[in-house]
Amino acid sequence: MKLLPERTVERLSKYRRVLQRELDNGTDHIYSHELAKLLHITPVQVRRDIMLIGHTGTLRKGYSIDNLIKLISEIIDCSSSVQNVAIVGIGKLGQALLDYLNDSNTKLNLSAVFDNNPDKIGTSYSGTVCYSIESLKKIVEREGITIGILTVPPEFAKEVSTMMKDAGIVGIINYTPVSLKLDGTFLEEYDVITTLEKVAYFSKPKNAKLL
Amino acid sequence: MKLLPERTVERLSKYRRVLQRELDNGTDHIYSHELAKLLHITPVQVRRDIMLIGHTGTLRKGYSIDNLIKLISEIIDCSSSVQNVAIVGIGKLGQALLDYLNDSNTKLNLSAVFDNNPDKIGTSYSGTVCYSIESLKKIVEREGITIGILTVPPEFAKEVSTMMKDAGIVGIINYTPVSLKLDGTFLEEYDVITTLEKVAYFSKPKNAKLL
DNA sequence: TTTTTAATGTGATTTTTGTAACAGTTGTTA
DNA sequence: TAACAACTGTTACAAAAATCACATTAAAAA
Repeated sequence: MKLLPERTVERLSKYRRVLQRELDNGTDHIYSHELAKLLHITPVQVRRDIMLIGHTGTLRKGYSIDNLIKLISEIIDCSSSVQNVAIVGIGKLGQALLDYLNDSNTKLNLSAVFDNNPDKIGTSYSGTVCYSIESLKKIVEREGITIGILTVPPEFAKEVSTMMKDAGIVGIINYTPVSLKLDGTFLEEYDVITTLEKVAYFSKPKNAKLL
Repeated sequence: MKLLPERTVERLSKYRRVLQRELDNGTDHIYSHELAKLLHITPVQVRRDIMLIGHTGTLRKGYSIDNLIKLISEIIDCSSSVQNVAIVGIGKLGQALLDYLNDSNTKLNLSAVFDNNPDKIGTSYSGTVCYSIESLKKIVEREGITIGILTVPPEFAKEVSTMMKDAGIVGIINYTPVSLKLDGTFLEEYDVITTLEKVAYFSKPKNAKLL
């Protein structure tokens, strides 16, 4: 299958979650306009996304929820090979994200957390043991970790991100305010302050986007 | 001035931060390619953003850092009227974001945090006192809060977001996994799991974006 | 002084993303 | 059975964002 657009992949993740809830409620089919309503987007966008992943619905019946979930899971998690995740830097944000992961029913598996604080190393965080950053490469290789969540203090961001790459991690979410660049890895940056300042800008009456 | 593109506003926030660091280091002018390098983007993009905000550099000298910071601040924070921020739901994520805010030198002012846990109400979190969600409207009006960070458990997301809007908040960052829709407010959604699953997708060898 | 170099500013183009329009089809109703 | 309504799938279009290409100009070098 052709590479999917980023926004489509993001929506697939959300589709799956609400679809799972529908399935748990006993629904077995859903119309594009129903799914759209749950995510506050347009039915066309839903149909297009579903088209892109090669699923096809039944006219007048909608989409089979079960099949859709299976297909999305195949695409995102690639059920054949589980992807393992590590959180690097288990401060407040790291711990918060850890809980988000544990509460979600994502198929991604959190395998380890890392920190350089001796008090933290060896401790268990929501059931996952914390290792020293020194042992990053060893554990990443042993556990087959491919994805890393970077939540260290900014001054360590660059160094640690390089260590993560060298350890074999291929996808990194960078929550530090430091802009990074790592060839050969998929790097997603999320900047808390930037987001807040953007909202501040667009919240001002003169910048409000009218609908 | 014309309404700025979202991505430009995001970059302005980042420009300001790195520019402030340069200024603190004693630099007074900067070239587009230098600024670009700090953020790992292209010089053209920097120049276009700067053009959009109506600043003009000096040929062969670059941009005046001081002027640029002042202009960006005028645009984002609108120095005439300080914007006040509240965090609604002071669990782990709320506390983590609170620390991010306190560590940053954003001009936005965190005025209050809210929760419905009696043990938390009245307590101070990193210097900011926690109020009951019951008193949201009262405090928002008293403090002139316009921006809210929503970090409550998912089951309360919809209800609390409506309360925030009714209280007069015009910009909301929704960190819950629940998709919201609020007319008349600028709503920015951030879904932790979606981000992670997106990274998982693009980290798989067959989906890697080659450069 | 003339040439070259290095930078800004911006129209034109491309890429990505979202939306509109509608053809096709299946079930329902008259 | 004929007309209609409802829903999918897709092509064509529009909007947003990024990039390219290059005109312009100030300083440096020859």
